[in-house]
Amino acid sequence: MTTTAAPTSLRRRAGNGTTRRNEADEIGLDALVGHAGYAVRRFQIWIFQDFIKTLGEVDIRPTQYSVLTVIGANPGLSQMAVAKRLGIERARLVHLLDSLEGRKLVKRIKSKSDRRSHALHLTAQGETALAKFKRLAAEHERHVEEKIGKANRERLLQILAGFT
Amino acid sequence: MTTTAAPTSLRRRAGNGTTRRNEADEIGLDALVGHAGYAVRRFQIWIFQDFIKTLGEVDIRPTQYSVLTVIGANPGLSQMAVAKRLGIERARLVHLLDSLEGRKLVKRIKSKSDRRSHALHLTAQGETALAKFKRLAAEHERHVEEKIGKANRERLLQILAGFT
DNA sequence: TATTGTTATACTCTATAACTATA
DNA sequence: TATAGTTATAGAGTATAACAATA
Repeated sequence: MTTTAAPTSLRRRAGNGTTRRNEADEIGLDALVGHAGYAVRRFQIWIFQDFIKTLGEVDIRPTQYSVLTVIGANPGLSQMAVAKRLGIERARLVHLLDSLEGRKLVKRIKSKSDRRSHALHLTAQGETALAKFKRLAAEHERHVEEKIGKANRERLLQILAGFT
Repeated sequence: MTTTAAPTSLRRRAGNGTTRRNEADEIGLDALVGHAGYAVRRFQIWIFQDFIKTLGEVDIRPTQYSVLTVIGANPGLSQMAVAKRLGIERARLVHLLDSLEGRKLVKRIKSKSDRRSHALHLTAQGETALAKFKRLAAEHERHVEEKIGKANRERLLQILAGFT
């Protein structure tokens, strides 16, 4: 039943419903060990923390980086198009762009052909900044390699290629 | 610079800063394609959505499942121990346990040896319920297999084994 | 002094709904 | 009527700080 739980022999029953453990006593995860979702979640947390730390000097978070990268590679996209491509709610993208526009990295240009929509572009400053962000992101990616190994990282990207 | 952007030949310039695209026109991700974090994040979202849907009939979310599983495998643990093991803030675990206790799945038993702490146990009802949750979670895991392939899922678990 | 559980606050992210101005 | 952008709200999840009881 509790196949990965610490052996009972390592526990000292306190006699009052509390199970005391010594430091060498591992806490078992049981069924969690076989779940891809649990491992993926823990890995994702590690990756984001390293990304945030590595790009901390420029104050750019993963989602902001993804927005800047997509705009940089596809200038003129509408907010809807960016939101759909990245799986971000359009309501949330509004605030993300407010922040990036306030930092003079992105500009919204009103479209004349469809006056409801905005064409998104990087500013000149945004282009320069993104180049730096990409260098730092590459550094972060090397941290991932160090953590799980170069071959494993590449295998991971292959396995998950369908989710981009 | 924008190596994965759609070729310019596929774009129709609108002449006002807007770039129109036809339906076959793919939006490039550029640097994002090489980032493990982006793929892992998208995969994790897919996995959690399937988990929440598959365990929707019993109204159990991934974090709740992980808490129940660890308590089931290690009865008598303190809240601090569970929080540390799963990487959850102890302040957040309070609310999670309030909810699970309200549903009669978990009970907090006051420790007599250390009157600050609570020993956590599943109720009889909690044991029965967890068995069902595990069957549904296994079903979810089969969905993951169908999505990325049996061999890839196992490779993934091996690569990420260190993050549990 | 330090720790356990608790309460509270703030910020991020997700999920909606509704509003406006256009189409 | 439908869509793009916006505003607002509510619920998770994360990150802190502070407090009472206890060690």
